[in-house]
This record gives sequence, structure tokens and C-alpha cells, in this order.
Amino acid sequence: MLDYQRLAELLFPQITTTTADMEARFPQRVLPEGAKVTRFAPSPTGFVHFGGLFPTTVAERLAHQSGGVLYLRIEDTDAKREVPGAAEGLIKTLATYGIEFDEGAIIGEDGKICDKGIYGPYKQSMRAEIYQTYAKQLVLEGKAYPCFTSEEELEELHAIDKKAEIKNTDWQAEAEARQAEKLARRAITMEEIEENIAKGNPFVLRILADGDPEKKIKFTDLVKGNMEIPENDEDFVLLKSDGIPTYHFAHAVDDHLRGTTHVIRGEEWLPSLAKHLQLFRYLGFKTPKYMHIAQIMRLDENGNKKKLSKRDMGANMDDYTRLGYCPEAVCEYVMTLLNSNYEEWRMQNADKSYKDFPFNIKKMSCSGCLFDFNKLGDVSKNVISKMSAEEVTAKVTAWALQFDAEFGKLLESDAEFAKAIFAIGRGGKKPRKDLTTWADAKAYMGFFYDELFALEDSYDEKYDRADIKATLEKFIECFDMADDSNVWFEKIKAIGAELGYTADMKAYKADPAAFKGSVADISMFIRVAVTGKLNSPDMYSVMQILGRDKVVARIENMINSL
RNA sequence: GGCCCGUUGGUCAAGCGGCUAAGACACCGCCCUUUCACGGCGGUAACGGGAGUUCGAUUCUCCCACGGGUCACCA
Repeated sequence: MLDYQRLAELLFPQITTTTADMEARFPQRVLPEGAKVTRFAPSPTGFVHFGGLFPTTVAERLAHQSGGVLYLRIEDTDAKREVPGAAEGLIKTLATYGIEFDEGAIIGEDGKICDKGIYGPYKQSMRAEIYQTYAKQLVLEGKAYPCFTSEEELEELHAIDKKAEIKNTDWQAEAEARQAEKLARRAITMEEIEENIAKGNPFVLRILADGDPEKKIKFTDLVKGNMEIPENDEDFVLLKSDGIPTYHFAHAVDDHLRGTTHVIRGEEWLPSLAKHLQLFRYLGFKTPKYMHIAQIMRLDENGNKKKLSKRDMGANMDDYTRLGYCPEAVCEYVMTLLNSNYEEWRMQNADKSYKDFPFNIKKMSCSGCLFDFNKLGDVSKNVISKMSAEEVTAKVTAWALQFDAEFGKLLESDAEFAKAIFAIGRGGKKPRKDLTTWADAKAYMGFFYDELFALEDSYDEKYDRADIKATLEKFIECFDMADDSNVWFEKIKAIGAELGYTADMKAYKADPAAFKGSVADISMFIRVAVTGKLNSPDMYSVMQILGRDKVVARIENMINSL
């Protein structure tokens, strides 16, 4: 039996604070009844990906919908993996997707990370003393002990357990080896510890696990429901040899000290839940509520579902920006996946913000869903169709300036012109839905600009060139910008009638052979000349915006080329 | 391999012991229409398998299969 008092002093001579000091330093929050405190706790090792935005949106909704607090803490406990600037990038990206933090690590005026709120520091690497205070307490209570086996030695012992070879592991042998190791570790004597400390050997602090895996803990997850998990008997690491905690320990201490009410995270954490529950119990903390959110999946080359991981298309939120998806659309899509009744609500509340939606934990799916670009596209089309021409113009321009400078400058050179174009068919009950992303704009309306105008489509060979030519010539003769759309179209019908192309679409459809063609063909002759394409938005509007000179010039060009 | 989670159409999903098993996306057809987009109408398409409980199982129980996750001084 070790002398815990002596051991604690030996291991943590520099720690003079007590857990009571910490409890006093981080007072309990005073919040309205039912207010939820949630957080996003990324490790600064890369960008935000879709799989991360997902639970974060839940955390944001739950906190803000309940009048609670959403905070951000940075889990930079693994110095080896930290990527400079990643934390800043994370925060900025989240902000564009409507995730604003009330508290935690934020970007200050100088562009650097700083703390907001009284529960800081919010970077875990700066809280060593806090964690060590609790660690010391655990040692004092005989619930944790040091282990001097170095990382290298451990790696050697578990050579078979390397990530890459994990599938080929002899699990039986591995389990026995682990058990033996655990017993050996626990048998360390005070003399050995003193000797190691005297030599200055580094150590990790391990929990003295009291669990029996044969016994189950009953547990209720807010989204997964009731489950039973085996107790933890693994003496996992609490503090690494650099004195910084592992995720497990930091999670318990931080979420307790900051009064987190709901821990929302991906379901990949479920297997370590027993460790966390054990730790909360050891530390005498009240356990928060847990919500383990199903992963977003993708299809691999064999048609199997796989967790959407960093390198996958659609993972990096910056991809969406580049592809021209607007954040509103992405949020909208996330909401449809998060709450099964969201779309129904949206149909009845077309003009409201998604933040007005009564988010409901019970409506969350507990199985992982496949990322669907099709659905995202549909949602996006609807979101954009509801925007004003001004808004679309501004957003397309901003996007183009960044990703398609040439196009961006054209749009920017005459915002009114661009706005008029985007106003075609916009507003009203049945708005046009041509744009899925900002990147679609160029193909949709680029022909308005002489710089981008090109004959993308041509006349089918079945049409008599003489008729085309005649149509175009006659049209120029009678074209008058002052005509309203009815008069304008009557003139086109008249041209067709003269050439033997009927304006009676019903009659034409009933018996196409009875006519040379229809006014649809006549319109097409003109459309191709003016837009360079077989398809375009309403041609009368197009001509009104383009102006007489351009319309005539383009038609004349076509006549000359026939 | 152990442990945990999951399994309704191609995708997202309603369903919570009795239904012709919703809806959305995608796909197909028709209508509207000068093209496209929109809109309207309709269509193809699903409860992984096997036991059991029950008068009756998509719904409850068990087993199996399959899929996923996880087994670090990473989070």
C-alpha cells in the first residue's frame, strides 16, 4: 500500500492549489431554468468539416434556443498535431455558418485568439495547473498512480497494436498482455517511484480503474436512448508525460468547471463513455447529459458506407465556399438532416430563419446518414430563389471576385445591369430556380456580356436556312424596345405566320406534319442569335435588358454568318 | 477478435400492435409553356433473414446476417 500523501507531494510538488480553490475560481453559473450550456471543443489540427458542423449546430441551437450558453474551448493537448492558424480558421468558418460563441476562445481585434468569459483560459494547454490540481487530488485518494514506462517502450511492447496493423492483431494474446502489464504497473513500489523521480524520469499518471467489464452500466443517451456499457477496467492515461491531460481527463475537469449541461459529440466517443463516467464519479462531479450524434457517411468505392473523413469531397467546409454554395443553404440542409420534421416546418414557414425552428432532440435520427449532394442542391435552389435580386447580385459578385476574377469584374462593373438580369423571374409565388450555386451564374447569364457571349448551340440541320434568315431580318425590322411583351410576341407570331410557322400550338401539337413549324421554332431562331443558346430566361426580358443595339448587332452577326 | 451502435424505396425519412406503409430529393411520364427554369398531376421503388409473443407484427423479445464505430502519452 502506497503512502498517498507522500506520493502526491512527490509527483506534484509544484501544485499548491486545492480542488476547493478551483471550485471557487470557477463559480457555478446562474442561468434561467432549463438553460443549456453546450460547447464546441475542436482540436486545432485542421479545418472544420461537415461532420463537425453537424454536432456543433445542435450545440448552438440547444444553447441559444434555451437561453443558455455556447462556448468554444480549444483542445490543444497534443502539441505534436497542432497546426498553426487552425484555431483561427475554425472560428471564422463557424461564424460564416451562423455559429457564434457567447464565450470561450474568440478572435480578438488583433486577429489573434483571446479569451472571452470568466471560465478561461479556454485553451487547454494553458490550464496545466488546474488539471494537475485535480490529478493530485486523485493521487491523494489513491485513485491514480504514476507509470514510468516510456512511450517508446510501450510502442515496442505493443508492436502488433500499431494502427495500421490493428486488423491483424492477435486479440487474445493482446488482451492477456495488457492485463499482465496492468498488474505489473500497479505493483510499482514507493521505492521505485522515488528512484525514478530522483532520476528525473518522466511519468504519465494513470487512473486506477475499479471497473469490472463483466458488469454493465445502465446509461441513457439523449439521442441513442437506453444502453448498457461495460464498466471500464483500463488504467487509461490521465496526464501525459508533459503534464498535459488526455482528452478524457480534460473533458471531465473542463466540462465540470464550466458547468456544461449537455455534451454533444460524434458517436465515435461512445466506446470511451465508460471511462468518462468513471472519471466523473472519481472526481465527485455531476455527470452532464450526453448526446452522441450519428456520423455523416459517404460511399466508398465498394459501395459501403464510411464515416465522412477529412479528405472526402464535401468534408471541408471551404469546399462549399469554393463551389459556390451559400452558407444559408448548407445550414438549411444540415437542419433537414438534424430534425426529421424540419422540412415540414419549412413548408409552413417559408420566410422564417432556421433559428426560429423549434429544434427537438426527439426528432433526431440515431443512425448515420449518407451525404447527398442532390438534396443539398435542391435545398440550395430554394434558398437562393427566395433571395432578392440585390442579394443575389451581391453574393454572386463577391463569390466571383474570389474564384472567377474575370467574371467578377464584369459583374462589378455594372451592378445595376447584373441586378436587372438576376431580377428576371424573381419574386412572386413561382420564382425561377436556376441557381444552385453561385458558380452556376456564369452559365446562366454570361451571354449578357459580350465578353462571354458565344454561340454555344446551333440550328438543327432540319431547319431551312432561308427561313432562319428571313425570321431574323424581319424581326430586326419590326423590333421596337417600346413594345410591351404582348405586342412584341404578336410581331413574332406574325413573322412565323408569314413563313408558314403556326402560332397555334394546340393545332401544331395535334398534327405537326400539317405545318412547316411553329412559333416555338421562330422564337428559337431568334433566341439562338441573341443568347447563343437554345435555352434562356424569358426572351422579352432578356432583350429589354440587353438593349436594342446589342440585340440588333447579335442578330445581324448571325444573319451574316448564315 | 472483444465491446458498443445501427438496419423502412437509390438517398433523407414518417411510423411507435391492425394503415392501400406518409412526405422530401433523385428518376420516369403527362399537363402548363415561345425555350429553359418554375409550377401542377401521376408513376416506378422499401420494412435484411429466422424463430417466438399475439387473434394480428414494420412496430415487442431472442438469435443470425450485414453495415458502422472503437480498442493510443489522438482527439
